[in-house]
Amino acid sequence: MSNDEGRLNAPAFAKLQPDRQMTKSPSSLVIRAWSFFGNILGMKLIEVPAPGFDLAMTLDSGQVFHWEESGGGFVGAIADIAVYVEQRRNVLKVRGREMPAKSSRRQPLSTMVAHYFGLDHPLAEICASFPNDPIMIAARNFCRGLRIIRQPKWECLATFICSSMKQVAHIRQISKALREEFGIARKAFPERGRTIDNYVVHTFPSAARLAKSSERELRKCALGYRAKNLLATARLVSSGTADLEAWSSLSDANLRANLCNLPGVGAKVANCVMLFAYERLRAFPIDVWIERVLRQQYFPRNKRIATGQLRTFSENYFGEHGGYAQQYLFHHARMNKNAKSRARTAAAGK
DNA sequence: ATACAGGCTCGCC
DNA sequence: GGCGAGCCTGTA
Repeated sequence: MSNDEGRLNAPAFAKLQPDRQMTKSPSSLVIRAWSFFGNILGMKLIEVPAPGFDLAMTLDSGQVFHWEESGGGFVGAIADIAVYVEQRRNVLKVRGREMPAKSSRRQPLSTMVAHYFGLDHPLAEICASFPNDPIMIAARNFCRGLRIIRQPKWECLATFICSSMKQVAHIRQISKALREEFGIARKAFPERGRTIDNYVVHTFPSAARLAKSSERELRKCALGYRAKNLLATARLVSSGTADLEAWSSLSDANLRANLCNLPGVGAKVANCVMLFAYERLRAFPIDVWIERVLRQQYFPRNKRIATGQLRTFSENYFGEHGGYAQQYLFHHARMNKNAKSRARTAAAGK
């Protein structure tokens, strides 16, 4: 492994070797060099067609918390593969390592990327299934290209156990701390012009790894009272008592019930995991943002409506892709609020 | 500075 | 079986 990592320095060296055929653009020269040596090393530079996709918005919509902006793109991990991805119009440019040939999960990088980002979701059909009310229309127009991604189950579950009573910025910190403390370091291809050493991506630690840790260790990652829940759930998952993969075949109701039996998982977290890791596009997580939207926009005259009634309403009203509708409403509300608070700050500054 | 955050759990009615 | 308080900690 160390041998392999050492050889990753080769592409940097490649920049010193001019390619006679490439004279116009220095950056394309570098890309070709990256590509050439990358292929030798098992690192690929590929392009994935991605029409109807907005990478930046998707990664900033509060469904995934570990991608970091870098140059024109983002560095992160898809399962255990370190990846750099940037969007150029309708194409994703991706650098990442192919799975080892002996791996049983081996599949082309392009397939992995397309699957992870939900590029096969029929977005036009999904949006057409939303209710046609003004609030939903505004959210839909605002969130063009926002997709629900397919996250690894354990990673998603563990991250959302950590999310309770936390703002996005803090969830990111927790995710990063867990990865750096317990995950496996992987070198990632940087964007052009940076040295490779700047880019280490950490995989999300397995349930088995976290099960071996202690509540004290976990608390060092600023988990607070969530540490106990995360540890208990990690033990259930790693022991096989909770078989996350096998749960894929369960009905929505049974899957939700099983998830809610896990320590630290209530209806909100269960719905997030169903939506972001189990492809249950109907799951409708209700957090404080969505609850605010539902109350203010859909029930402005009924301030005393019970939370349970909101749940029943949202499950029926938003239809078969309610989870997508929820994500659009959520992101729209969050971005509006941020814009408003920025405007206030700017106005106050004058 | 000091509420308050993308909740869950438990104890109390 | 619904309701409220407590839990940890960083951010706005």
